[in-house]
Amino acid sequence: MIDKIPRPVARRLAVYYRLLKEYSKKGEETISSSEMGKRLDLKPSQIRKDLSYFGGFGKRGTGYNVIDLMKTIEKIIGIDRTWNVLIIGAGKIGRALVNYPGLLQDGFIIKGIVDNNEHKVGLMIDEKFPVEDIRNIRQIIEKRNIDIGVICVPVESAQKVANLLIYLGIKGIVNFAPRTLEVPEDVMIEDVHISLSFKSLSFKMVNREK
Amino acid sequence: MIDKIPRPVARRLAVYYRLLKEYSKKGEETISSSEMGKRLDLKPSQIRKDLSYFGGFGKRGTGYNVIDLMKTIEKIIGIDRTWNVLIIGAGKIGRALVNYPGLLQDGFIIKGIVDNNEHKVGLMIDEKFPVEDIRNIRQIIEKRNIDIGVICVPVESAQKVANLLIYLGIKGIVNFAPRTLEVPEDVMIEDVHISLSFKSLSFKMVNREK
DNA sequence: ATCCTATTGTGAAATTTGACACAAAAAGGT
DNA sequence: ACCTTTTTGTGTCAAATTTCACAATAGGAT
Repeated sequence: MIDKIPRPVARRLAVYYRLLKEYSKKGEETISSSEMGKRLDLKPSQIRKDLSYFGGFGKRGTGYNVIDLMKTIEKIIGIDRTWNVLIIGAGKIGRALVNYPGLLQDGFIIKGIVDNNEHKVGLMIDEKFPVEDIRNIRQIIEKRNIDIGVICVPVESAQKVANLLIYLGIKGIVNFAPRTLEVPEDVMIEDVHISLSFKSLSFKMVNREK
Repeated sequence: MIDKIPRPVARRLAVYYRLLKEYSKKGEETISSSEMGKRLDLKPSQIRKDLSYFGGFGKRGTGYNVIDLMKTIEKIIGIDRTWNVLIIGAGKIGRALVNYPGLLQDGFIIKGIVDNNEHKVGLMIDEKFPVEDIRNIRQIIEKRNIDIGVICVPVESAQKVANLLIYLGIKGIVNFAPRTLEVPEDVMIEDVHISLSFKSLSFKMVNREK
């Protein structure tokens, strides 16, 4: 596609998408960069520039067509398809992610949740989703065509689980464990570090800068 | 304190802290910027520069004293104290955050969890933590000296809850709802957007760039 | 048909952030 | 006491990112 999309642009695209979804639900047909900017606390010029990386789909004088822009961004960020997701670790976070509303809507289908704790295996989540044995992970990944693994295990075993996923051919990982994981070049990883966000907030509060 | 700390530096500090904690547990006395860099996939020069914003606490030829550096970063990011936290919304995520291990360790003390759903009020979490009625939020915030509110409500009511928290004098918010919230200048907010991370991963996988 | 207003798309400037390179200093060996 | 090795701290340069500014153009009004 395009040569090189700046990293921050990629993340903002997802933010734009979310806003567009809201506007499309409200039945709005078009939206301008200045309106988006106001809602997202971003400069309109930045939004226009971001979008221009992928071509010009705005209309001068009018703005952007909400539905069209949504569809375009869907393609760009790859959610015009579905992704099969396996959760590893049936602790609180892992269990909270099963049936997490946003995910399914964006095409992330939770195909299973596994754990190594025999007391947890067999447990039903939301009375319909069983925790499976991690020892069957190979078959689960193969049979259900898992694309993305979500690491929700304690920090001590996070790297081990990552290695296992990589060994089994998984190319995308979302990591909820609070440490940096080492993965090969061709494996994409995204961190959701909850306690980091709290610390970041604490920093802001102590240093009073927005 | 210091004039202006680059935004990315602030976030990396929390990452350094996490690594230092690991090393201190292992009993390591010192750590060098190159060692940190290797573990965190960052250039050593960046780490040194980041730390130099706050003064030079390394020792040439030796590196940094793990404990000293930890204590220093604790002060900088403001976790050399405790923060009282109230969770709003007793859905899955909210309940998962109660007793989330990392938080207490870093000085974030969950002082309560409230909800507006009468079926949830009174429910015990982990057999010891009651869900309280959001109608009592004012008294809870005042009596328990709440510093930070965590928004775990559905996206539709997120802004409303934010407004309520702001009205009651809360200056720090962690937002788990998938939308950008508007807050006044002096209120600090940090977003944990789980589905954004999945989308960001999807983008990386489709565009194969690390 | 022309003017006016709104709003995009984008080259160029400005700003921010990251990398480099090297002098300075600490520690240990000879 | 001096040399060698290691590693920090930082001034300077490079790259990435954001903001600016304005020409281009669509649509509606007169």
